[in-house]
Amino acid sequence: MSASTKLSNSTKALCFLATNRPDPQSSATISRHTGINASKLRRLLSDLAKIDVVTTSKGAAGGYILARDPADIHLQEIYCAVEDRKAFHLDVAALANGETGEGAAVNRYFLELFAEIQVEIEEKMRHLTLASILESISADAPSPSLPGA
Amino acid sequence: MSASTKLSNSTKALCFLATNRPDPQSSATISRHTGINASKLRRLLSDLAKIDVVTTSKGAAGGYILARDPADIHLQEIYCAVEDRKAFHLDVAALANGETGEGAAVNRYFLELFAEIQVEIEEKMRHLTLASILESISADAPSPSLPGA
DNA sequence: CTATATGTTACACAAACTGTAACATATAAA
DNA sequence: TTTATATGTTACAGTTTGTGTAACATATAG
Repeated sequence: MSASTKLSNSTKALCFLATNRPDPQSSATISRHTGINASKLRRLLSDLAKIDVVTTSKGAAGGYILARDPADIHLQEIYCAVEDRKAFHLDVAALANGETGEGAAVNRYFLELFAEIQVEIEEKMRHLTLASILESISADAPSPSLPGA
Repeated sequence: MSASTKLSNSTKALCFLATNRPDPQSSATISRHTGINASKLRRLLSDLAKIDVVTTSKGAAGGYILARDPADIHLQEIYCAVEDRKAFHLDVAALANGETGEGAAVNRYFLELFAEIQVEIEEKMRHLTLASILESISADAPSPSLPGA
């Protein structure tokens, strides 16, 4: 699926913006530091600007700035902003056309089940903030000042 | 994703076998009643035979028989038998190659998160039996003896 | 031996994703 | 006003992935 890379790429960009707040960072700069294609970054960050996770400014010395405190940004809103089709949208609906009675009932059953799962996933993500992610990754990252490198 | 159709198709076939137990049903017959391609059915049911959800017999008058009581067949084992790659396997691992320290840490973070979600989904499916599904779909299906048709 | 079933492989067609480029638009600064 | 540089959006070729179907080898009951 593609929700994964969009979500992780967005998170990588937002981590970089959190680290360099409040200096605006251009998509080219973020690309240089994360390895993510600049054009792709602009598409992701443009979506995140619409829900006020980042602010953007054009022109020279412009770029992207994290708009809120990392503790007030949670994964669920990033996920919803960046990904139109849900991760578990699962094309059961497409099959629900000319099916016999029992087949259609099974389709409905799974449609409902997957919707439940979808809700649970988003609920889980709603409790994960950018701040908590930053804490997690700085805790276990193989960074400088650690023995063994 | 493809896990959805494989799972729902398998369920449709198993529901049909449950209804007609213990008479063996050929892939052609199941195909006629479910609309699922016979060759695709054979591939699914062949996987389900390996974990003893169905028994198979070749030759004339052969076919597939549900091997266990529907109450002893749960969705999780169907799901795992039929789908090799996990629904939330999400290609973060593929990205974990030549990444800078922080990017790799974010990858690990999501890898762990998605693994957790995967476990929760399977746990949920472990409590759903074929019997409970049959009950659900017969309850809300627009079938005979219901008012309004 | 024959008819008929499963089990497995292969393949053409369609759909989706990826990575990248290109260009229109906006804006700060000279 | 002009210029340099940024975002926002669209397009597109290349690759991967999924789908639907056919074909054939294998096994088995009669």
